[in-house]
Amino acid sequence: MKEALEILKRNSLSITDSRKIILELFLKTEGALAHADIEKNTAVNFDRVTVYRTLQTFTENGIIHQIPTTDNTILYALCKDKCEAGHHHDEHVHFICVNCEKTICMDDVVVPQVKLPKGFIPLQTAMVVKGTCNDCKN
Amino acid sequence: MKEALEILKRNSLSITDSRKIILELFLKTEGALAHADIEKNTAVNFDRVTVYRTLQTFTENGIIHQIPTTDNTILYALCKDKCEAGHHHDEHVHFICVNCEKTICMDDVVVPQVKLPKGFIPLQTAMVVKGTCNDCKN
DNA sequence: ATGTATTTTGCAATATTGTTGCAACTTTCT
DNA sequence: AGAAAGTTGCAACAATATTGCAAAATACAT
Repeated sequence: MKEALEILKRNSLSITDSRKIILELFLKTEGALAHADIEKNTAVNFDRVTVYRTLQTFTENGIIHQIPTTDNTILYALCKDKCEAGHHHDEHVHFICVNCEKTICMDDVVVPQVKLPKGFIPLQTAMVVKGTCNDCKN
Repeated sequence: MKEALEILKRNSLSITDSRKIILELFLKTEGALAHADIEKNTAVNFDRVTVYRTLQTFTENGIIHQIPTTDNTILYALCKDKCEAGHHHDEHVHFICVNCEKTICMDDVVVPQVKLPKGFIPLQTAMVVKGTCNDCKN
């Protein structure tokens, strides 16, 4: 995969095996990935520390973003267009299927603005919808 | 506090010290609580296992609900009116202050409906806004 | 009010997840 | 090719979560 390389270069990150392979995993995965998924799904077994640090680096560089969950894990998913280092614009809706457990980034569904009480200044909004996905609806 | 007792009775739960005291903590706390907060803020020191199990019981009975975060913790907050066992209706916005780190349930801010792609059936929606709260805005 | 059945608690052991320092190794740059 | 900078993996540790089981507390029927 060439794309992984390009993304790393664009962010002036050193090209290393772990970064290439983990990034490729994200590129070929539709949904979001948890730390554990990454450890399981890479043929080469990287140290857990390496995975943590890689995810952190990717997050800091706006390559991936975090999705909050209620099960003591963090999900990570590729950022599209507009994310830059330190400034995420992942203002899209995340969908978690209660059946197949996949998490899908709905890049086309924009998080609506909400009107907050006086004095509250919003910076970033996350929206997670649980339900049944297109593949599991029957 | 009488309210704690009533809530436990209404849900036909055994009245125990831990349940009473933890529920009272929720009742007198404005924001949301993490597991760690509960262990710190109760005079009596309950075993962490007891706290886990109490939170689980409360969640299952619709007394509290979970708020997803991106820092590997789960926040818990009291449900208002309409929650029933196994069927939460906590469709309000949660606000996390980036300054004081408090999480506030905005019971009056309703989560807007979003239009999902064809085939996706929503069950529950969570919305978390990060920003600066009323107390920290200066 | 008392004894019994049921539920809940706390301890111990174990599993899982996340963090830090440091030496060895890779990558980058000249 | 060689020096400088950055990255990895190990080891140790810290924090968080889970399970089984015996002891204790609560609820219930009498």
